[in-house]
Amino acid sequence: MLDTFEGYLRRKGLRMTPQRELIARTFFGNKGHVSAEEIYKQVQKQAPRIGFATTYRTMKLLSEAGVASLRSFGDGFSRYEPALRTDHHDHLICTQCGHIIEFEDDRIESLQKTVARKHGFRVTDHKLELYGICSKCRTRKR
Amino acid sequence: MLDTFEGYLRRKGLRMTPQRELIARTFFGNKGHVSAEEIYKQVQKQAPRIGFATTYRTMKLLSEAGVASLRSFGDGFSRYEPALRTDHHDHLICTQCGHIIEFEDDRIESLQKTVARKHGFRVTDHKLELYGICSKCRTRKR
DNA sequence: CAGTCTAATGAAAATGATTCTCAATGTCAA
DNA sequence: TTGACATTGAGAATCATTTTCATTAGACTG
Ligand SMILES: [Mn+2]
Ligand SMILES: [Mn+2]
Ligand SMILES: [Zn+2]
Ligand SMILES: [Zn+2]
Repeated sequence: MLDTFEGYLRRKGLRMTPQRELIARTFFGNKGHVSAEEIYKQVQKQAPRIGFATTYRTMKLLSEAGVASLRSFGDGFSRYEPALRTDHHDHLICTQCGHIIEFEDDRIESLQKTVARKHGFRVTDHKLELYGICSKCRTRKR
Repeated sequence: MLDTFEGYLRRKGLRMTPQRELIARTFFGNKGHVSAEEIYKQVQKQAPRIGFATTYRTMKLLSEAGVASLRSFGDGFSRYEPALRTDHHDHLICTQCGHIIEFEDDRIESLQKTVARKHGFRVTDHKLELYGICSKCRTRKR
């Protein structure tokens, strides 16, 4: 993962700096769906000198390198999750507690392609988000 | 549609003002997927005194009243479309020309419910967007 | 009709996430 | 060593949207 990032940087004539490495390591230490600001705060604890501009820049680099996937849920933040390269998944989001469940459904995926083809589209990407209340929040309620 | 809006306002102890009526009429005169700024510009031509704050405020009211649906596609704008109340649909978006096709697929919808149930979720809302290249843009390319 | 109360308006300032600018610093190759 | 760039961090800038606030308009009361 880090190697992939380093390879991308080299290929682009960019350098793997201490700042970039720490930001990348911090990012990979998270489960996913992290905002640049969250990464920034975590990084701050280990290296208070690192600025948020560098954090934002590095998150973008990670995304360009293909090791981070950019997600935009409804809140005003851009979020990133480690891209395991092979796995695609969609999200079930609890609007009460924010808990996110990842899922993948091949039948939905293939129906999407069917629908797109029917309209003459070649799909390059898609976003499927289901919003609702998770079981935990529902039992807590009643 | 306008009546529904007026009813909502009355119920909330708010008034139907000339500004609100013009903004609402302008909004309903569009096909959909309009940003507040676009509405503002159209309204400007008929009533240059109306400010954008009022436009933004009214769009939010229309949304709260249930006659406008708020959509957030990837561009930095909040977009609204008339809510015909009965119709749900998803979107196919051309990343080249911005053309949007609306579609509905019952099989996808029901599979979504199945997936959610499997994870103990009660779904209240969902967002499905397919991004790709429309046929027109594809033929233009090669 | 006044008079009063409150919602509504519009101009301008504020917000907040993200990006940009720029001067200072680091790295590497010749 | 010396350029030539890439990198950094601080702060300014951006940009859609929201908030503030002084002023106006409407509805209601008497
Ligand atoms: Mn995920
Ligand atoms: Mn639509
Ligand atoms: Zn929950
Ligand atoms: Zn197109």
